[in-house]
Amino acid sequence: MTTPDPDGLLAEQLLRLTRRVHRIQKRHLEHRDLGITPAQSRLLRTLAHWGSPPRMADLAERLEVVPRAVTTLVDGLEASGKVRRVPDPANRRVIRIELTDDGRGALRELRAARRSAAEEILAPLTGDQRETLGGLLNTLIDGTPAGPC
Amino acid sequence: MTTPDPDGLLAEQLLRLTRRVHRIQKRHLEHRDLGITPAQSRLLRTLAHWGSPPRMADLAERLEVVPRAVTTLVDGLEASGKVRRVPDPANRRVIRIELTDDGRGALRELRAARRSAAEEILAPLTGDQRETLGGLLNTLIDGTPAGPC
DNA sequence: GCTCATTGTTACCTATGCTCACAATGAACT
DNA sequence: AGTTCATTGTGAGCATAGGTAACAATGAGC
Repeated sequence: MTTPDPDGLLAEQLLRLTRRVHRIQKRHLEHRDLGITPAQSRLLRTLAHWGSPPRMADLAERLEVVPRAVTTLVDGLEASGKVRRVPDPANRRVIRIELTDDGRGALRELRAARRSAAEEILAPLTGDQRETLGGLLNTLIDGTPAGPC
Repeated sequence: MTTPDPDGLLAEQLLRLTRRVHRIQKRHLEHRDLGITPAQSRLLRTLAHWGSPPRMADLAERLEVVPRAVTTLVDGLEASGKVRRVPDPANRRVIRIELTDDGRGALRELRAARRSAAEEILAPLTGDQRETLGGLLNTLIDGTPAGPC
């Protein structure tokens, strides 16, 4: 079946689905009552998969936002003791972001929250379909076969 | 290839892609310089595919937002003359939203903007892949085979 | 009549991200 | 040395998108 503007429709569906993903993710996070917003959660997960503590600028690039946006996120996470700002002795302009023990504990909860949220979102799809979808999304994001997690 | 948390990864990819879709859509809209935000654009397109002028509540349901959010969108569109609030004589609580001629003109531009944005986003996919993706997204959104446009 | 549901809106609040300007620092080149 | 330029993070302020809670006007059921 062909629609008059299939690509535009696809973008529409993508945006619509996105709103739902946001809502569901937000709800699952709030349910766990960690005091962590979705964007903070993403930063924490990104942090967890880093080797040594990254710079603010590294995080900004990885998260695809401007550095100023990272400042706000780290502010919130630092206030709740999930991360620590550590000055870099080698270059006094840079600040490295470290996970605290508290942050590592929160990450376990976050993973569970994300898993249940993903389950709710992806419920209508079979395993094969999920795999196909993952492949297509990867192609859209870039050419790599694996993401940040 | 199997990752330790494939579903969580999928949600991650979806959110990441979403940010990109938003950015691209916003840029294409700004480029056309219509003074219309992405959310307003969505409301206009929804409006265009309605039979008779819908109520605010109808729009809220269709857009999957609370009625209060529609008020703001309509405020903006009415201020720029793209839609008109028309009281319903049969029920004086309801307000019906009509497209103006100006709004209809804007819609043509919007369609072009959306098409070019979609083309940019979907460039890495072949026609078949787009079709597959559309099917999967539809399944995720609900069971219907066709969307709002 | 009285009560209750519907409808839109006023008045906030939150989350996310942006730009612009700036201060501190480091690097490069006279 | 000094001067200039790039990097790095952040303060200030804005825009978008959405949400809650309270409310006034209206309609519907009794």
